[in-house]
Amino acid sequence: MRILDAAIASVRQKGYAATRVDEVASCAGVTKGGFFHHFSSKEEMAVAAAMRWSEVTGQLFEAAPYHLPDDPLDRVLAYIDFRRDIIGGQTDEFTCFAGTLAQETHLSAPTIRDAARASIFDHAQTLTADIEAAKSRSCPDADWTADSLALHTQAVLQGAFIIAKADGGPERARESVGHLRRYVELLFGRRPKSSAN
Amino acid sequence: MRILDAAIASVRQKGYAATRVDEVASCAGVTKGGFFHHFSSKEEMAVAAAMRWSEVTGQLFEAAPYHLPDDPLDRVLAYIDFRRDIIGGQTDEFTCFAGTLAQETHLSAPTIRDAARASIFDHAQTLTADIEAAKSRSCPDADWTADSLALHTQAVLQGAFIIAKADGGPERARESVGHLRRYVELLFGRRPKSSAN
DNA sequence: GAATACATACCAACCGGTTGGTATTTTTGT
DNA sequence: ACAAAAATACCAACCGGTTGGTATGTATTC
Repeated sequence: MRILDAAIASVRQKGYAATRVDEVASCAGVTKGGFFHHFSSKEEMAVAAAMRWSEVTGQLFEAAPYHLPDDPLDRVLAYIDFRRDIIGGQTDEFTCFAGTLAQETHLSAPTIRDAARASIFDHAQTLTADIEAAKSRSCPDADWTADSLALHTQAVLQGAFIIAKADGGPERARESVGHLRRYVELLFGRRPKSSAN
Repeated sequence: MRILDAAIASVRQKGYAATRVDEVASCAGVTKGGFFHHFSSKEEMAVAAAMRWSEVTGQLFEAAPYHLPDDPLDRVLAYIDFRRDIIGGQTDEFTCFAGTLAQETHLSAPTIRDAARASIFDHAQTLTADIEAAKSRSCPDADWTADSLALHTQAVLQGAFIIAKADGGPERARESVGHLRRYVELLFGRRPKSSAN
């Protein structure tokens, strides 16, 4: 849906409150009247956009090459490398639509927040199986859960995005993801490879 | 300044774009006319608020007890514990004004973004000396810089705040800060103490 | 023929900012 | 020491552009 893609692009650039339905509509090649034929309110659009975001990113990550390694820990590390590698270019090309949405609507629009929450948490969930497998192999008695580590990866990414936005560029954000990689390596007792940070 | 405190509170709750100068003014006990006597625009208010935020948080952290330990690594760990302990209650009571501001204004208002950037990066900077000291003691040849680890702590915190906002509560955010603590312990070869996560 | 997918035209509320004025405090001239 | 002058801190009312949303009409598709 072109309207949702335009909405996602606008929110990533300017945030939810600052995106104008007029502009979303015209970017999608529709007038405002046409927009309100598809969505009864801006809020409904945001919820739909969050679901579309889940769908689009879901396909992107499903098709990504980080699933190839045989070892589950290697897959987790490959995921982190993949996330680090796609941080680049303009800020609005790599930051997370759902995180941005959650930040602005957490108090004012619970339906939007819930949709954003689902997008983030469901994506984190896709990592837990591999983390759990790696954990039961290398450190079954560790005092942390696969679930919490999976969500932590998302927290680091969301934080890195804010650093990138504040800094005006992706370099420092990538450094943070590098620290996340080293953390996972250390957690599972793998010798960190040297990679300047 | 009452106006800046009201502005900070409003931005933390609703974000920058959604805060109305009318409301900021009346929360500060002033009319809109009075507001524009002190600030020539909403943007100027945001920049001033970011500087006040730096000042207020600067004093808070300077007076905090995490500086007491003699060992620099203990101070860094105490800092992380301190940050984790103050994550609680309502979301807008513990989240970062500067991070919220940066997210919304990174493209549209460079002056605001720069002020937010300074607030975050300068605060990170207060950690580098201790991290550097701990590093040159335990792992002088490690392939990461004190500076990047300091900024990483802020990235994790900013990310934890987004998780808290999306989740509607601080528990999962605290878990992430727990992972950050474990990372620092592992980095410096200190045996992690068991603390369920 | 009726549901879909739009467009045009419009509106009421809102919002950042302005204007012109008043009360109060501070500075200055003598 | 004290009044004139100037700067400060505010307010009530207003302005014009913007914004989310509506009402109504029309071409296309099934």
